[in-house]
Amino acid sequence: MSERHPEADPAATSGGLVSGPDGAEAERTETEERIFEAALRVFARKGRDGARMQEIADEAAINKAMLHYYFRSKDRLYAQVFHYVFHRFDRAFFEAVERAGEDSFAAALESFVDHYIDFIGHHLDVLKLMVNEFLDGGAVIRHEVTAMIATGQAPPQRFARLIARAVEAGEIAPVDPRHFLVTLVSGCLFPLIAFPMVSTLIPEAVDDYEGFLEARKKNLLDVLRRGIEPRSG
Amino acid sequence: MSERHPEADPAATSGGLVSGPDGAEAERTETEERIFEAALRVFARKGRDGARMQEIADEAAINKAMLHYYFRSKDRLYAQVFHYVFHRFDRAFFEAVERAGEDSFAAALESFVDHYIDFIGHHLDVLKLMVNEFLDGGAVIRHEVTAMIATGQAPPQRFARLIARAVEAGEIAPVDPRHFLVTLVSGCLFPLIAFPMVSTLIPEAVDDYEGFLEARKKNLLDVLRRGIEPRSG
DNA sequence: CGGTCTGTCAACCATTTGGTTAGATGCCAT
DNA sequence: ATGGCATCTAACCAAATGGTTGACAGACCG
Repeated sequence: MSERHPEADPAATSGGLVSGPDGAEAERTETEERIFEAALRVFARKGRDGARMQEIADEAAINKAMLHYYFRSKDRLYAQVFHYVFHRFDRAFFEAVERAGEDSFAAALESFVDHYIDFIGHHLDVLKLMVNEFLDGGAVIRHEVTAMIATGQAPPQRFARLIARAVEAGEIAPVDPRHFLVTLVSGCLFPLIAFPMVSTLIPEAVDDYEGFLEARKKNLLDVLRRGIEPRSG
Repeated sequence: MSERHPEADPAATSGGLVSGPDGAEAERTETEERIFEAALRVFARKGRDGARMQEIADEAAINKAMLHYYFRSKDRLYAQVFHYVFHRFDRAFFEAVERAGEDSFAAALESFVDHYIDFIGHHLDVLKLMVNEFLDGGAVIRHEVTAMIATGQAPPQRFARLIARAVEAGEIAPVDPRHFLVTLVSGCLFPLIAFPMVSTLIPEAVDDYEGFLEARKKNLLDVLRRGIEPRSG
């Protein structure tokens, strides 16, 4: 059961992108699909400006003209890919929180860490593209986030409220909900981004990626759970 | 005392790069210096391939030919900048650990978080360029790290041993030193990278960046210190 | 069978990009 | 002054890059 870190074989970190024909969007050609996934991969590692159309075409094993046939321009292609990624990123968080609607906060926390690390750990390109956008100033992100918050359903805010309630109920120590959330998410995501560095400290992670993910979950949970236990003194 | 997040004014996140004429390297022209810092800024946000020589020249407010006059090619310029950044990144960690040579582990931890967040928080470009390299696969990083580890002085390993000793001494709960270190560093660095996202959750961070850094230190330390307190029962 | 519509491709085009060069400018020792 | 040297610049060049086009192949339909 020891799978290597995805960097080894390509295409492994984009994950199944478009679920079946759920009628929402016009069905995509297989070619269109291939382009989209290849674009995600290349944009994720090279960034918007660093990515080359030819490289995307090569990665998708199709003619470069097809990129423009289906997506008109590099900007439009990037926009579509990023928009998709943002919502995937958002949804991952949302679902992790939803399933975390457990009875105790401790259980919710455990469920969140489990689902979040699982999803992002297997869709690394989604995270990478997101981070790429951070590095470039995140103008697009702020735009998308603003739109998201406007819906009143912004998952991070919801989770922060969940934490706040646990504090009020005395279920956990009085932490700042927003900062605790930031620390939590940091502990989930950063090790995945910084894998090239982390793996020099934890070499086994390269040959047993799944094991690494599980170890991260366990160790992060151990520290955080203890870190917010209410004081009975 | 409320300074805005560095994204606002340029040049603020590279920090003073080359310290005075300490004789180590041949002294640099003021122009050379300007190029170097501009290159760091542009590479940090656009990545190796995304960066344009013209953009670097513009940022440094000098003629593009000067880039080649002083650094021959884009590759060489990038190599020099990255090499510098890597060691700066490494040194920041090292110094944070050194100063953390306190009596108690708790004090050491506090000192580390304080210095590390301070330094990286004010040299964001160093971190950003590093992360850019992560996203692209980190081949260069692995190379540098291997060289670093060969010296036997690799700071991360040293800090991991420090943690291990604290565990053995019963000073802290029995955590996995390497994973605790990863969680610690994640909590320090990720919020700085993901600032565009974090600041939608913590809007004050934009107008009071220094305050944000202090809040991060405090909240991270609170959770981690409690998280590793030894159990007395 | 002829027409046409979609998908595909090789070749092509205009612009951008990394990199070069010939010559200016200023400084400093002779 | 003047010759030499480092620094700097505008103009230039070849290659790479985003994007286009015209032709071709096959499915579908009358």
